[in-house]
Amino acid sequence: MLRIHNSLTGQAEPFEPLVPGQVRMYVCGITVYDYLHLGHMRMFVVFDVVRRYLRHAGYAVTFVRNITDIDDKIIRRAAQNGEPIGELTARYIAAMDADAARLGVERPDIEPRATDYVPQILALIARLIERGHAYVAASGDVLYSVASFPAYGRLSGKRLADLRAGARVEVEESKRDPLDFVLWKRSKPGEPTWESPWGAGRPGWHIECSAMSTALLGEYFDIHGGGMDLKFPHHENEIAQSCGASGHPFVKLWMHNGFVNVDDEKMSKSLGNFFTVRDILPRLRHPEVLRYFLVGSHYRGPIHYALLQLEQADAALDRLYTALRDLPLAAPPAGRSIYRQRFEAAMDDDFNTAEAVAVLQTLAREINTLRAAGKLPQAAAWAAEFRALAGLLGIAQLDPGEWFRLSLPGEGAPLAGPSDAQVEEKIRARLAARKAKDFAASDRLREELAAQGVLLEDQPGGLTTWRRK
RNA sequence: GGCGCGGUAACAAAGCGGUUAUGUAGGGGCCUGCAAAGCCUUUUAGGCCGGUUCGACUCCGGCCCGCGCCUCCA
Repeated sequence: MLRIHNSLTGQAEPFEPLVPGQVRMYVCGITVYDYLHLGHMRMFVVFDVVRRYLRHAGYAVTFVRNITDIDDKIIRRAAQNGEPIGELTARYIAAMDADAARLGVERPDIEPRATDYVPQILALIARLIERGHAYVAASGDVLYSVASFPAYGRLSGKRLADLRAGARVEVEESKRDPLDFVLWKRSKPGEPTWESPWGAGRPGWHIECSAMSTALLGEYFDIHGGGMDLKFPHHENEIAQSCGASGHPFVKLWMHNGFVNVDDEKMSKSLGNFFTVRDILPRLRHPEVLRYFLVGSHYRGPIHYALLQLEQADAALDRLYTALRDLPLAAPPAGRSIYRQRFEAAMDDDFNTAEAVAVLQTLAREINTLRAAGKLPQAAAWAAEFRALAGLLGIAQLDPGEWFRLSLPGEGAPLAGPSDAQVEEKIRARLAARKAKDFAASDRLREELAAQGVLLEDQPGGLTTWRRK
């Protein structure tokens, strides 16, 4: 039985979809004005795993992740670049897709863009005004009246009085309440605008997610996710908007992933301590290393980014691929094997991927032990099981031979080592030397390759395998 | 100040009221021509102080420390 921690109740709850057999989930994506940083990628990977596992559990999953393609930061960046907004967002959407693909993140079923949903946004705002949850301020902006929604603050555990007391928001004269937020923004000259009953303007940030999720998944759906930093105010505001408009609940289960920290601080743009995926990938043997690092800890806790962590992820993956190496294709063991049961038990416990990875490591040892005992068919069967389970996390999906031929880049540029063919040739020469019991020559060849980052491993059958370090 | 999260061994990171987490790193052994890999084994744990209990890293209370949100942010 799958249990998921619900941010709304603060507890793990048995997962039961609203419509049996179907899961509708919406995840807040990113604002496209720059490259993905590690924090974004964590969110992508976390919900990619959630989606994969729900599908594995037998649900038909509809996964929506939006793209915010209009907001202040985009407008500002486009102006800085002297670039049309559409070009800027198209560029970063393409970059986002490419980065996500390299990490093995599957495309969402639907990737709505805010600018494509302006009619729905306008309809939603009209409804909110009609129901007394929104008003047109003197400034011309349309604002949400927080006081009209008594449940405001429930998700984030905040009380209105506390929020008002600590309000650092500049109190605009036109706001009835300092906590009221913008639904429709009166546009300034030169900014992108859409016509509306309240004058030319553009959507506020929060309203787009209410409009898009409702349009695509209905007024009440199963899972809504995003980074922990969206809990307040973004998700709180979404609830106020959607429930205010519909008069009934909006989302059954809220999921929030933890931050990526650097030196114990949240990775963020304002602190300047962020690393983009494009900064990191060139330092890795393969993007999978980053994915392994991300699934190596529980999604709700913080994760500490450091190069040392990536090196450890690389070593751990190396071990997994070593277990998988040179085994014939085989069918997995019949039924729910003990490892499958342990893996699923871990995942059923609020997606405990750290535990699930530990199960895979233990399974790798089982495979190694069977192989050493000469029980290749059994080892191959477990390897097949391993692949299936690891696929749910999106790790260890390469051909092992391919993995071992990849080199670990140094600082910046990849090592310029010998080609595969050159390695093979030296191995042949060494093999001849070994046959002639000329171990001095044999060892010399091995050392030459070692100096070039190639490690040789003499297998029992007289075969020599190699790997780049 | 309000709300919330966390402090586990050399580095990461989980579960669990009593039994080996797991990976990396270190020691020893087996295997190997020697290695590597693998397997076996092993050293370093649970912020501090109390309480509950036959027994607590694991439950309860207090304290200390760190972090996050309360403002755009995955």
